[in-house]
Amino acid sequence: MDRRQKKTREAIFHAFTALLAKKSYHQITVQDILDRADVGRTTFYAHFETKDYLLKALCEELFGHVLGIPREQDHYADCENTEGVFLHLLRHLQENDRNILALLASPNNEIFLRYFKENLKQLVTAQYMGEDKPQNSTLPADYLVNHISAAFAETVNWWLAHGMRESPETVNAYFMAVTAPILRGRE
Amino acid sequence: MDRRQKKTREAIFHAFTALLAKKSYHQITVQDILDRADVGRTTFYAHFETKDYLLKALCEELFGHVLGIPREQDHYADCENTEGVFLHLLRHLQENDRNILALLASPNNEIFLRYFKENLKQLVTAQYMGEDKPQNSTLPADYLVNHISAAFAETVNWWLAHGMRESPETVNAYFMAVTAPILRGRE
DNA sequence: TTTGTTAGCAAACACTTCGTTCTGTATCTG
DNA sequence: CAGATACAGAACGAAGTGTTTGCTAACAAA
Repeated sequence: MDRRQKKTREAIFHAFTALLAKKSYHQITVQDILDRADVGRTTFYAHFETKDYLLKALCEELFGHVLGIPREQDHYADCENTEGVFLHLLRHLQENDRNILALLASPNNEIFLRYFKENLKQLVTAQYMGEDKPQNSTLPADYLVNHISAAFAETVNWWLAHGMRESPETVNAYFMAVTAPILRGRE
Repeated sequence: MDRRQKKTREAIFHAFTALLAKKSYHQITVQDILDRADVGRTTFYAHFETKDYLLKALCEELFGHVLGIPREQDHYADCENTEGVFLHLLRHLQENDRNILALLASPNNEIFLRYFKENLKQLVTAQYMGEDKPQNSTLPADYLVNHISAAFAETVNWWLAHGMRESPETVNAYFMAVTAPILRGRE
């Protein structure tokens, strides 16, 4: 890819992320982004159709990366059998991997929590809904997946809103306390 | 209150709700509302400072009403000891009390789910966090309140997204299946 | 190095939406 | 009835959006 393209694309992402840390998404104007990224108006619209598509592209890049981690290489072997995938995710978040925290902790963060939750669903499905796992008879599978994903997203949200005072291990323990009883006998 | 004021206020609320059923909040323009409510521009801004304040006013009126129900009269006595407050809420929702469904099922409904969840927190706190209830030592109270409220809001969201095919009793059973184990020994 | 291609910039554009201001009219209250 | 208040209609400037035009600089390949 052309060096120039890559450079401006990252400049826009960077500026957008920085702005999101202090303004809510709908308060940010295209002009704000242009000024901050030091990029021409034409250039912006050559890269992204609208501001909404920029948001989408950013979310896919960030959440796709962070939630893709557990699927890579032998992470599975390390995590699933020891502390679990969720603790692994919490640790990555604490390291502020890819500045994802700025988004999830931004004002009016519902948009990002939604993306986060939707991406989590895939992970939860793979984790708990495999064909080898015993199926719970009383609850519909999609209800369960939705509940677990939402619960984790809310857990992260709660953690951030509190200034992340607790350790990833503690937060993971909280999350397990409210979800493990439901899944008991399933893995 | 002046008859005229009340009339236009309700006309605006009605038009706004109707529009929200088919467009997302940010797609709706003030002009849309004016046309639908058949109200002058000046009048609108005499009632509501901005579109955001209109949203806030609507949410407070709706959620304040629906979530206020269990607190009224002797609803408490009926519910708490038999099927629970949540089943009561689900039944009210099924009756589409005050057109609240149109909002919670609207496209990009995160805004309303957020209001819903925040209002639920008060209810959950009153329900499970009373001084007479035994305190769970392992989990922070605010984490628990947040989790239960979010879980119920997500349950309703899941129910709506599925076209409300299940009965309120069934949905309540699902919700209890994922929350009761956590609260066991607390009431 | 040269050459054709592509990315980028600045300025101006038409268009939409917003929130305000003005003037005149209808409706309420006392 | 008389004074106050709510409303309508039209017009306004300000702000934001997404596009177009003409030009420059950087790139990749021969």
